[in-house]
Amino acid sequence: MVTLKQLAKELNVSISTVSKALNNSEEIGEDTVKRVKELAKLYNYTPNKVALSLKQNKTKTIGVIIPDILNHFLAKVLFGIEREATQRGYNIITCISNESLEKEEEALDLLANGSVDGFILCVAEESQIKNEINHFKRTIAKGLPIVMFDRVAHDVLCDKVIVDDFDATYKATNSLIAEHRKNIAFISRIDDISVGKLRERGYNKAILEKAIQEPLVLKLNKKDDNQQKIKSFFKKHKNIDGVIAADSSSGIIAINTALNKGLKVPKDVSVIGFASKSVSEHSIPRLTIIRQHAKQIGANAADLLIRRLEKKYDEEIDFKTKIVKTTLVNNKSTLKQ
Amino acid sequence: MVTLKQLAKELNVSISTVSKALNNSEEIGEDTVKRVKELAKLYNYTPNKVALSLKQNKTKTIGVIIPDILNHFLAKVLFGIEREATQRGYNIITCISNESLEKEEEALDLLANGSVDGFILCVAEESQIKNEINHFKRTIAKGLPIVMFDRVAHDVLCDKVIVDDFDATYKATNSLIAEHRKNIAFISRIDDISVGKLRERGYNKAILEKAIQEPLVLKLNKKDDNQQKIKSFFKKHKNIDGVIAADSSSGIIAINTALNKGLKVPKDVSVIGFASKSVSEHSIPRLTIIRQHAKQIGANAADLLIRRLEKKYDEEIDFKTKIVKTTLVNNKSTLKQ
DNA sequence: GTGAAAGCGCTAACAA
DNA sequence: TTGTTAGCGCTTTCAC
Repeated sequence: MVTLKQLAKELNVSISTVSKALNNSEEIGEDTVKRVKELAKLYNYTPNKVALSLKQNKTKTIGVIIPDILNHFLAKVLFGIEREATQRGYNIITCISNESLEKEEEALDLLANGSVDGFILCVAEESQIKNEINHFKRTIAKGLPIVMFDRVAHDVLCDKVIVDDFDATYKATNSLIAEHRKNIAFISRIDDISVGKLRERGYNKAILEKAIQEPLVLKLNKKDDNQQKIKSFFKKHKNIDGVIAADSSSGIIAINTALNKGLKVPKDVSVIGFASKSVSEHSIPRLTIIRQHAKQIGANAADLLIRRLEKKYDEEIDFKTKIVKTTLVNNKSTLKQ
Repeated sequence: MVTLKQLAKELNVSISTVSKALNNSEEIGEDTVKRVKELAKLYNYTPNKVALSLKQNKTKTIGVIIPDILNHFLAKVLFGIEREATQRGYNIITCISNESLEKEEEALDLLANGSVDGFILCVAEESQIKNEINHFKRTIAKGLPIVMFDRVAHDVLCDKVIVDDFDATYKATNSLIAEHRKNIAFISRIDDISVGKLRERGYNKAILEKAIQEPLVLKLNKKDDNQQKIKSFFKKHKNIDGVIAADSSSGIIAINTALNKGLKVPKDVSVIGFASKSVSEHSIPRLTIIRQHAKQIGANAADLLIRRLEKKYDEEIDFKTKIVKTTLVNNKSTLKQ
């Protein structure tokens, strides 16, 4: 890499002259500016990012800590974060916590050494279960702002971007009740994290309020053979005529299982799941989905963080919680279309 | 963040003493070392990463440029890269090229300003179509090594990690021929990128060598309604009894379409697709898959890059191409199990 | 055993 | 208009 020093030497001027010329300072003479810029272009000069970061005490880099990048929703949020950040001149350093508290702490501590200006993260499952928030507080105390999305720690004061999980399943369940479904089941592979709980509560509320049935819930484990579990569930509860799935695979598997048992979808069973458009194609008929607008969640999170980073007055204490509403997209696995 | 300066001041010693003490230099007296370390611990001192990078002229950071993070395979590779990099003390800065040549160039140029020590990337679709490789050469000329994976530019001299795409479909097709399938179709949504072409060639070779049919290929566009296209394809070619799918969704959709038309899988039609275990569950019976070992590809790429970065002699010119072999995992969508 | 000083690449206050 | 200098946080050589 070419440095200012080398340019200065070659042009027989001082380093600061070169620096000012390249930064369009008014101080420098017209033709000096021209000479400098020409040589800089010739040598493809770009300012050294590391030196700039050291000097200005900010890196224009955001640390992103994701629990699981193979989760389609989280990957999509990451996509949204990356796009917004890039557009606003920020890079992102990605760490994967693998749902582990320890890795989450490590990532936070590691990047808090000057590598990033702030964090965007989704709380790891283990951290949620153990309700551990000290590492977040510690990081914020160091002066590094955090924005949490999707799974958040309510007891940490910071900006947040969340989904209306409770409302989403409440409405989805009601929409099945409106189809006169009388045995609506709730299937979840994420019952131990905050959003999974909220989704279950939304379902429960709708059932207890309006339906003539008791709540009927199947909780899956990540290590389980989900196809098998869902099949047994259908076998045990022969009268299921509606399914709300809290995660992206369960909905698809539920449809395929129902079809496999000779049921018609949506005539005999309606299914709604949290999933993306691309996954919804994995069943015929297509799964009716609750869209979470993952990209927008990511973009919002990045926006909140960058705005906080670029605020002149860092005394701001009022933290924002932004709710990105889900949309029910009626495909062919439900009657109402 | 606490700095050496502050520690030095508080201890009434010089900055260099503190630095040496913390780095276990033999020069410093025992109890000075002790005092320094205690205070450092108390204040939770960590060396400023940016200052270190500037001083040592290396960042311990890898730039990763991915065409599409919503692609499950690519996300999994990223996972593998992240894990290996983290274990070896490197961070990763992720950029998404969105299959665009321009964004790929931007990312490369942007991070070549001292932000990273080298790159791991998968060539964008547009770059492959236009066969543009100058930006890669330019980057390497700047002294930043590149490791390419999956989709690579053969005319660029650098380390590469690839999949045995040709062999994979050749063998998969042969495995269907061995099941006495007589009308094996090839479905691809990725026919414009290098790996898509290789996969088609492997299929063609097997068909032309051993089968009694002509090659039968369906090429899908990303914007198409894939369910519809595949349905029409099955309608037009009623005698299809085998399918090789070059991408992860097409295989699932093919099975579901066949079932929907009343065909039995695998009795009437066998299906094999490039997909991951989790996606294979999206059909009943489960899709027989060609596993690409994405995580391992990522880990290998990171290993190659880090080894090159840490070689004392940077004169090394012999570049390695590592082939990670696919595995055919027989699930229930084929006869042979 | 400890400290002063230089230098990584850059910006900016101040001097000329 | 241009140059000198200090300093961001750190390591390391060389003096003391």
